[in-house]
Amino acid sequence: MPELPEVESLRRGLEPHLLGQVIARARVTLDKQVKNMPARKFEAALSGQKIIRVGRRAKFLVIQLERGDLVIHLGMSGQVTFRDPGKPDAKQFLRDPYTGLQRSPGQHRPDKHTHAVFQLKGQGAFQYRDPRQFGRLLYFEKGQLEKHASFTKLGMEPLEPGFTWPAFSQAMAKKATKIKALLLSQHPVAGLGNIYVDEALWRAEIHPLSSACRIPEPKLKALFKAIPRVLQQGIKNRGTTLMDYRNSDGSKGSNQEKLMAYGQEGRPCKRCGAKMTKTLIAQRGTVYCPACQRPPRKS
DNA sequence: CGTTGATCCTGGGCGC
DNA sequence: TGCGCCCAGGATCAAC
Repeated sequence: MPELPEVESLRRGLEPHLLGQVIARARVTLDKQVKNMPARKFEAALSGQKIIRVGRRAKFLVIQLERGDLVIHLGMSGQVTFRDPGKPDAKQFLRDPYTGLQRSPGQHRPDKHTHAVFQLKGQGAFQYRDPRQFGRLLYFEKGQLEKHASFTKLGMEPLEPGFTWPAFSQAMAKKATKIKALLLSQHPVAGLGNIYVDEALWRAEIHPLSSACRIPEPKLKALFKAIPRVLQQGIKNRGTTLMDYRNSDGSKGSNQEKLMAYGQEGRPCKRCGAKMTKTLIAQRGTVYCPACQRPPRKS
């Protein structure tokens, strides 16, 4: 689902289209997707504002405007696409074989799942589409974003310099929670979701039920290295997949081949050959290798 | 404070 | 062919 690598790929794709542009008009067609004010107020606040920066914090896309920030969280199925009126629309949506999401092989006209359109003054528009409607649109006046609950609670950015071994190991030492649940919580580390947590734990050979503070140091260090690694790999492969879509004829993205845990249940572990297991941990489908990710002593 | 469970929602896949 | 059912899951909030 959209996790840090997907949002970062999206950010990189949008940036050249949006930077320096002015939002002529914002139109929301599913009001409840705007979470922190009435939809009409949201629309009014955005219009006429210039886009200063296209950023990201954890899984949030942060579009910095002159007087505030437009914040988009994709939830489970959110998509943001740029539409250029000078270019042809795609005829149909394709199903991503890996995420299950319907994606356009190119730009598309608004459909029944398109819940917001941000028309630019120059040319084109960016559109928010979200079949499951779990995503959120927010607007903050300058400086207010940092004070909002969903931001103050966020942990370290795993791809930023602040993600250091001392910071990581100390944070882990304070928590007795199951490592899987802890990494999904966005605190102390932000940006991971179900796919990349399973990938990182597989790589570090840690059982998802392990208590965070009881993970032996060598394995914890392996996890510290695995987190940025799986995320960087995801960013790299997401990019590849997005490019494939443009000329798509059903060809698969390379990211699917790189996944070691997620979706691999029943298949042999790519490290030791044992049969990968799927269970429910922290209300999430969890895949791991029962042989090289040994369960904790207790429980 | 920790942890669990319900909630929001749609489309895909399955059994019949 | 189509219906009903179940499942997928990010974040939040209520309840123990």
